Amino acid sequence: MSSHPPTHRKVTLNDIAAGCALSRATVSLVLRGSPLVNRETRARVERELRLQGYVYNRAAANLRRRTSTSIALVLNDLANPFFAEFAAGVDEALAAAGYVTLLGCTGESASREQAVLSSLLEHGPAGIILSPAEHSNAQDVLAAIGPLSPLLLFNRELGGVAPEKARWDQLALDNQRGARLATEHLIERGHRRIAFFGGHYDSSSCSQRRAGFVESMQAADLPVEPAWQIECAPTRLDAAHRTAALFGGDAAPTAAVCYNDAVALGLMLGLNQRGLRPGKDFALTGFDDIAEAALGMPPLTTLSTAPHERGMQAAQLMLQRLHEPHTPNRQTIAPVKLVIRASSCPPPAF
Amino acid sequence: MSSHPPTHRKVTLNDIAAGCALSRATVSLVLRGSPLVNRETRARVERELRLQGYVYNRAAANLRRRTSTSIALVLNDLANPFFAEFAAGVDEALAAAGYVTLLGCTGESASREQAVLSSLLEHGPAGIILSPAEHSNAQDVLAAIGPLSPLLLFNRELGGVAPEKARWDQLALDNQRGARLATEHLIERGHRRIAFFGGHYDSSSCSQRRAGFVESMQAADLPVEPAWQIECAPTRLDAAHRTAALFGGDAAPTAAVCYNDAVALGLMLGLNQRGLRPGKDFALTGFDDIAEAALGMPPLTTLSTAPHERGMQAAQLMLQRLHEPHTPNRQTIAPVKLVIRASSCPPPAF
DNA sequence: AGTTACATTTGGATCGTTCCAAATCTGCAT
DNA sequence: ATGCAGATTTGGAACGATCCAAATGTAACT
Repeated sequence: MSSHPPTHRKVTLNDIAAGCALSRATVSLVLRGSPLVNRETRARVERELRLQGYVYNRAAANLRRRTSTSIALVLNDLANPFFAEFAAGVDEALAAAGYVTLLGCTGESASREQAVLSSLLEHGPAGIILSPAEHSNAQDVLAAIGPLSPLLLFNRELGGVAPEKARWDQLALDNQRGARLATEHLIERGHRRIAFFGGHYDSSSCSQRRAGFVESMQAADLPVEPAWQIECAPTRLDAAHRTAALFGGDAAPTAAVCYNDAVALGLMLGLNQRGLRPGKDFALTGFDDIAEAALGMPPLTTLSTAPHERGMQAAQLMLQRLHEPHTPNRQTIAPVKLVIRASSCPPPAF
Repeated sequence: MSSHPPTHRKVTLNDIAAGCALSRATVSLVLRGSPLVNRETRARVERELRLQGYVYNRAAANLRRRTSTSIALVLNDLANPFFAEFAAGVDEALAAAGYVTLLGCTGESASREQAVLSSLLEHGPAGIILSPAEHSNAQDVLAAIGPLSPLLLFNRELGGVAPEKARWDQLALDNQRGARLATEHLIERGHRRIAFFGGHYDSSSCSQRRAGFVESMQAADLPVEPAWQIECAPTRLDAAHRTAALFGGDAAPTAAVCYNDAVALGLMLGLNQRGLRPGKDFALTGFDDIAEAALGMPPLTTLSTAPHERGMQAAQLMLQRLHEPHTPNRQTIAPVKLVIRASSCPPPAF
């Protein structure tokens, strides 16, 4: 009775149909759980499916139905724990909704971003979640993805297009407010000479954070020293190297608002090398609350962004967009939370 | 002349063919760069492709050709920087070969692993790269993926099947040799009382590392104290909590070979809390060489595994397997390199 | 002009699924 | 018997590409 799978070929609906003496159409109905099909027939088919080890060919189904069950996730830097956790969150939420994640990494290169996008597009994702590479611009991205696929931008802006003309959704962190919280916290601790340390000038997240910093300083009638706004790559290593720049002039700052945690940890290292004890002689704050922030020495005061939850949120936003393709574009700003730890001490002379 | 794309529907080969007064078949030849087609015709078609904004439908092509251009990457923990960098390496190498990465995260849950695998399989990947969840077993995995898809196991073994019956390739780190290198290094520095700290007993990578440790200790006629083999979860936090276990008896160890960097960094934290200075009063080594190892205080002596390169290697192995489906299974062991930094000091009394 | 060789193009079947309208089978009231 | 409604099942045409054998066009050689 049992029709063994004799060949090494993939088993298809036809094989199942033949095995049950039924038509393809009926078997297809069973697969989709249609109430039309008779109880006994369904049982018979399900048995046969198991027996032959059938696996559904979603590509074929999607072709016929003109649908898609995948979503492209394109990231500028997966090695960064922040994005890795974000990706895990995206994948978790997408999987729960029956979608599959098409991964693409751009390594901060706009040209690779182009290549990655067009390669992924050929696989027909239902939508695209993109954290743009550093110098990627809107026109190229839009040209690459065409007018059809919904796009959700995460974390960074995409230059070159007026916001009201943008045909994408956006999920951003509340960078400005976060930097304000950190700055106000340091001011409250008694600091008056505060630097803003790290990040690239032209990055949107960096300029937003700097704006928040400036805002709080001015609100407190404190001077914003241009010499204490230090640019560096958002990595530990570069931050450590640039530490000296803070201590060039006569008066040095007693605290720094750092662009992100990586930079803050690098700055700690640089301070140690100069004989300054972070959290005792010098106060600093980070941004992101990556895993090692809590375990640093001293533990780092920072802004929690909950990257895993951001990922799930991004996935949800995309799923909503797929559900309602014609609602106007949405700009979502995710709140951040100040987490106070030992690195934000009062100034030494205080 | 120029036939605008009037509708919002996806443009297909037929649209292009119609636009050039040619047949589908010819256009298809152009797409695949066939030398059969006339220069002028090709130019005409390419113009039309650009004009109408055609994007290739790889799913349809793959259906007909019975091929696949995607590879599933299933990871137990993407939030772990080691795996994140690995994933970035896999994606980079796959993209270079024209493949696309289907991502799946299992979060160390065997049941989610099952679900993820079967969901990904429906998208018909050409192969699967899997870093198994902790208690995943071979039978379930094989049942989920069927007899067709090539499987490459990374980093962990899959219990429940004799190695010679395994129908998968494998890429593993040289855990045993790595632990030997670390242990010998500490012995050479003058340590005699050395602990093995962290990891789960039933994890294959942990038992391999412990075996290397024991081997070196015995080769040097040093005692392997059962009380100094401490089990803990491979996280900083749990490692910090378990620190006390090292100092229970009369004599305490002067050094520890740690399961991995996360554990070593946690142990440093625990030592500090007990007033011991790691790298001065107590020596330790890690495993993985994650980014923060070099920047710890003190910098951590560890074994470099180059996760990004492992990822590229895994991708290459998979591509080779696809190219030669019938060669016997391959077991690849990736070398690790001892990176000596300040954490592996001589014993204090030495 | 007729044959051959070569370069180029093409119709129609096919991959594995879903859709749709129509076919078949029941039971039951007429 | 006949008709009819409801429940089940089904053939054949899609979806967007590729494959193959055959058709067509062109030039060259007897």
